[in-house]
Order: sequence, then C-alpha cells, then structure tokens
Amino acid sequence: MRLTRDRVVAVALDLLDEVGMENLTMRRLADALDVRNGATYWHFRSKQALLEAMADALLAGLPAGLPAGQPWDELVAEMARRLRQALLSRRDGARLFSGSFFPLPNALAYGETMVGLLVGAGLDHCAATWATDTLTYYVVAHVTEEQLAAALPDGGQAARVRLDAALDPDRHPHLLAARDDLAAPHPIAHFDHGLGLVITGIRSSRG
Amino acid sequence: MRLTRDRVVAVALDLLDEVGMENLTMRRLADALDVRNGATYWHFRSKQALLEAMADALLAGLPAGLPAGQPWDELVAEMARRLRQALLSRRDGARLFSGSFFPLPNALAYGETMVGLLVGAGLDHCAATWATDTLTYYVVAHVTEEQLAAALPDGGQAARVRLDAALDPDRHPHLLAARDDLAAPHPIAHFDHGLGLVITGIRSSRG
DNA sequence: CCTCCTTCTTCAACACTGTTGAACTTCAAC
DNA sequence: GTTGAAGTTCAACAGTGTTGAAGAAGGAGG
Repeated sequence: MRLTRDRVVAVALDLLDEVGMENLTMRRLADALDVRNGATYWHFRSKQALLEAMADALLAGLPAGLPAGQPWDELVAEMARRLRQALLSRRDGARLFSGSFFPLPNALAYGETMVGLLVGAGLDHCAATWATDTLTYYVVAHVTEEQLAAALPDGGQAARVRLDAALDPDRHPHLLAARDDLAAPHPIAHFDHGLGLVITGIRSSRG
Repeated sequence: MRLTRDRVVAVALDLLDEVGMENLTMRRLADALDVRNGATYWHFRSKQALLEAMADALLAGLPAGLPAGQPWDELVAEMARRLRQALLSRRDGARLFSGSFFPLPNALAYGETMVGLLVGAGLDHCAATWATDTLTYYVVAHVTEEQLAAALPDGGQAARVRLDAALDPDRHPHLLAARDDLAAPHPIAHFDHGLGLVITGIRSSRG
C-alpha cells in the first residue's frame, strides 16, 4: 500500500505509543510503514514537520459537541479536561504538543473555542487570550509531569528514594511535611485542584 | 587548567548562550573547555546529568534576601518573578529546566520557600504543594514560550504571516479580534497577568 | 500497446550525535 | 623515586536526521 500523509501520521502515533518519544526515529517509522528509510521525506519536509502534524492530530475534535447553556466556568473546565485527555491519549503526548508551536487547524479550533467562552464570560479579547494561554500552559505542563512520572522505572520507587535522601529536616521542613503529596499519587485530583485555582482567578478578574 | 565539575557547568552555560540548546553538543563543549571529547564523562555520568547540573545552577540563590514582613501574595509573586528571571538569564533556560526533573539543591530550596510562604498564608501542606506546582508550571511554560518566540528568525515576522494566513474570519472570529495580543508583544505584562490569575485563585481558595 | 511525465520510492552516502573502554599521562603521597 | 589513584586522550561503535541521484510505479494521450 502506498504512503499517505494521514497514514504516516497514524502509524507514527502508534509507534510513539509503543516506543516513546526519544526512541521515535525515522528509520523505525519507516520499518513500521514497511518502507525504506528516505520515503517519508517525500511527504514531510522534516521530522519536525511530522511531529507537528502528529501533535495536531492529537487535538482532533476537541471542541466537538460541547454542551450549550451551561455556565462558562464549567465549559472552560470541560475544555481543559478534554485537552488533558487528548494529551494523555498518547505516550509523551504533552511533550509532543509543547514541542510544536505553529498554528495548525485543531490547535486553532481549541484556542478559538476557549477564547470564545471567556469573551462570553465578560472578558475583553486581550484578557481572554492571555487567560487561555495561562490555562493551556497549566494543562500542558501538568500532563508533561504526569507522563514523565508515569514513564519512570520501578513505578517511581527509585525517584521516591532519591527524593527522601535529598530532603533535609533542617532545610526542608515544609517539603518533608508535604512529602506524601509531592509525588502526586492522585493525578486527577491534583489536576482539578490547579485547574480550579486558575479558573477561580479568571472569575475574580472579571471585575 | 584541569577540569572541575563547576568549570564544566559554567562553560557549558556560556556555550548554551552562544549556540542554543539543540547545538549544545559534548564535542563542542569539549572544544570550549580546550579538552578532548571523552574528558567530560569523567565528571558527569551522562549528558543528561550535566544538563541537570546546569539547570540547578540556574536556580542558585533564588530565595536569597527575600524581604520579610510583606504580605504573602507579594512574596509569592516576587519568587515567581525571580524564577522567571533565572530561566530568562540563559538562552533556552526554561527548556533546560523542564527537561530535568530530579531533586537538586537549588530547586529544592525554591520549592521549600514557596511552600513555606503558602503554608504561612494559611494553606495546608497538600494545598500549598499543589499550588506551588501550579505556579511553577505556569512560570516555566510561559518562559518556554517567551524564549521560543525570541528565537524565531526575522523577529517572528514569518510566524506572524503564517498565523494570519491560517486564521479564517468565519471559523476564528475571536482569535482574529485578538490577533494583536496573540504574539505577546508585551511579555512582562503578559506574564504578570497570568501570574495574577493564579495568585488570585490561591487567595480565594484559602477559605 | 506503448510512450511520456509526474509522482513516489529506493539506495547509498554525509556529517553528526552520545557513549564507552583501553591506553596513556599527570599528580600527590609515601 | 616508586606506586597508586585521578584525570585525560584516542579510536571506535552504533545510531541519528537529512539529501540527491537513480530507479520504479501509475495514469493520460497517441
């Protein structure tokens, strides 16, 4: 079967799930496509261009079927959770997304929806855009950590030991008291907490 | 002059300023140190270990001389701005920091200070830790974008044109209305706005 | 059927990367 | 001065993204 941009992206995403970002190489991708090494370069100018197409594919249909008639803050929270789910749907999805920063269709649709919701809530366009940035920064960074922690060997056991060894009762009393919350054993609660902080901030800033 | 861990880190940071993250290679570093290629591997187990040492060096003295007796929210804002400045002080500083996630001394000192401030503000340890995460996520992600935008060729002219070409009046009315705010012409105001959102959220969550 | 031309793929290379292990040199201490 | 450790060199390995020329496939026109 001949290659297609769409098939390359789809197989590349499957391969990403299998081997992770740092082992996602053009030669391995060519193998997965049952094709010789140079072939993908006819469809994508560079690996970076392919990664951006993959990132945008991750966001397909994000604003689809957003319920109407609900309060703006619930809809904003819903969009943020959808973005989180989209990034979580593939291994290293958050890193994939944050590595590509050019305006592709699905990313624009997400941004448009978010800004629209916030303008509807009474923010001016500048405040709505900046608030969208803040929200998106938060979601992407949180999921990045989430996926980084999930990829640790031993389920993070080694990292936990290393942290305990580094914490000094004299110099880090507060971190020690919060030791059990540091490694984020409850990702969803952790995520919703921070999301709530940002949305509350937006609510208060409406004046 | 013989090599030292400290000298390797210092020269590596200077080299980072000069060539940027993706051109920071062990061979180039060896050249800058006037040493042959394998030498740095005696002082650092791997490139990753060196990058983490560089990241931590960036955060040296972050909480030093923090004024006392001021309201907690101003101190938290001050710490966030110091983190931003530290990351901005070197080319690709934010990407350098977010690539290293192991507990090194200066990062711990930053976290301890932040959590301490928030506990002082009345949050319990879990809320303080998670709020610190949210704040730090925001700062790092914002500065990452800032530095990415600063590194664009043509001062971002080409990217602006590409954005305009991608925006469609029918599908992106809000983004078009906010077009001039999208490219963040005022980084500091943009940063402080988002920072204010998060801090306001924290203030409201104290109950 | 056969040619022609575009579209797509192969193949072999280029310049480069992080990392390693053995040989070699420097250095301090006895 | 000799010995043992600390530090450096050197050559190689296996792998990376990318490119350009050569070749194969596929459809349109004669």
